[in-house]
Amino acid sequence: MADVDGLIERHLNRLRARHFISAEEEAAIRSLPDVPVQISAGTMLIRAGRRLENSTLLLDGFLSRYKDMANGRRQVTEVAVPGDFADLHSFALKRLDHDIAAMSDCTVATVSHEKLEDLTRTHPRLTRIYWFTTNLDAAIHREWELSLGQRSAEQRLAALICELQVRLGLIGMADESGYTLPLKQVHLSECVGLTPVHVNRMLRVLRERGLMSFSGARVTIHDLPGLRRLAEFDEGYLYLHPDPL
Amino acid sequence: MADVDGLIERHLNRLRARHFISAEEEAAIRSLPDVPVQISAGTMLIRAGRRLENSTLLLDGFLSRYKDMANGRRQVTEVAVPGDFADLHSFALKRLDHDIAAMSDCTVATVSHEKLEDLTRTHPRLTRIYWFTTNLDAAIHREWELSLGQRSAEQRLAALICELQVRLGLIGMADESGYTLPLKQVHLSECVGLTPVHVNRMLRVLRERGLMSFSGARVTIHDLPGLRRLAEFDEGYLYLHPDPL
DNA sequence: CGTCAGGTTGACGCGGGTCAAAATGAGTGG
DNA sequence: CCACTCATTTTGACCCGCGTCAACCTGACG
Repeated sequence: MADVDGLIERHLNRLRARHFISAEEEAAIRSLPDVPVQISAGTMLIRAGRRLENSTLLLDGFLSRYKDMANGRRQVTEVAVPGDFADLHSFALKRLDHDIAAMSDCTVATVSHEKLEDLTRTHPRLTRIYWFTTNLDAAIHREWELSLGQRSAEQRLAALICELQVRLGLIGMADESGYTLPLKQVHLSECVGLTPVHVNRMLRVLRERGLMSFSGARVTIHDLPGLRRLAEFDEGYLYLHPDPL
Repeated sequence: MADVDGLIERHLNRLRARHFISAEEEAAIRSLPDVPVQISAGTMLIRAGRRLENSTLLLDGFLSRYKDMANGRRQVTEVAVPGDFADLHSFALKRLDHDIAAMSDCTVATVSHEKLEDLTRTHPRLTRIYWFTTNLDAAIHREWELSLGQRSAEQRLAALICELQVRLGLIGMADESGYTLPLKQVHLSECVGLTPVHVNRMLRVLRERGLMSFSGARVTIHDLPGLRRLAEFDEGYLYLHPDPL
């Protein structure tokens, strides 16, 4: 699974879920990433504040963007799924305000800012598409703010599971019945702003309600409409049917 | 105060806090906004899901981006201060995933996406600067996720007050001793994910600790270092010393 | 002087945190 | 095949921060 040519398909699928990509544009995109690298779960990939010359494309596995508090508690601000850029925003920001780490074993490929710079010159339309992409990250952040500020514990978990179901579905890694999610309950707790203990309790509630279960790196969805209703999940924020640029 | 030429200075100041802007670029920016319009507190400016042909520049007053839950509770995802674009991200997204409303009386000016489109063609550097600007919104979202997920009630309030102090300082509307903030306690509560009642209690605590007070649309900061320490406020996420593009 | 929005305070309840122990289960070595 | 280890999950008992509900206060305005 260390083949860029194959795995970059996921990035293209993710883009194509929202934009038309021509053959010529596809070729330009395919030429961006460097050789893929394997990193193991727990590896810290990017540290806040360091000057960056590259962005990182996630080909396989799950990454988290997170911030830590002094008391050691961690808040994940977004999960990157295969096909996502881990830090496309570093192209404009140059330094990040957060760390990035691997939540599972991952395959990543580097894309130099220099190549992205060239792309903005040669492909203004792709530039807009990548601008859109960082705006989509912001939209996901906003939905998580809603979760963290207003949703109950079980709603937060349900919303997270629903979001990942949609995002993984775009790259063929999920369907209505569930998906593989190689994370621990601690990782979920860091996403939803709860303790691992309480996440465990809420997972039991969701299971007992016949909505979903999570065990052995597998999310099994028993009642997707019910799960979405509970979470008040509205996929609009994922911009699946955007307007042409 | 309905003079665009004067008030757009705030937008330029905000940009100049982070980027060099040449005289020629300044002229291009000054030509963007349409005639300013006054709107009164509470007005809903933009509704989620509608197709947008313009972005809105906030010249005076405070706007909120927010999402509502079924139970009527509202989460503000970001506060726009004078000089900010309310919805620059609508340029790429075309529709928004959230509403925007005036938290106070405001002066706004429209910037058509068509003009922005032209700007991206004629001024690639400004394009990158505005891309940066939407990424900065995302950075603020991330910090709010940290607040909502991990900070205590008083820390959340302290962090919000600290953030606005910095952002308003950039346009000369705040100093170390405080600033004018024409909001109600309800607005604060919608930002920090708490009830108005609890915000009131926490404001009392902050006052009794000699850190800050908020009364009559005025934030008075008695101990800025103390307030920042309490909030674990690190202004890095506001990118005040960015690297040249 | 009446009204009304917004601010303030108190009593009480609950959701989620904390702490600690126990269960599970995937290695790993004997 | 069993014993041991260690990470992870699970459960229980208890506590506390914040929500809820309701009353009351304050000041602006007519």
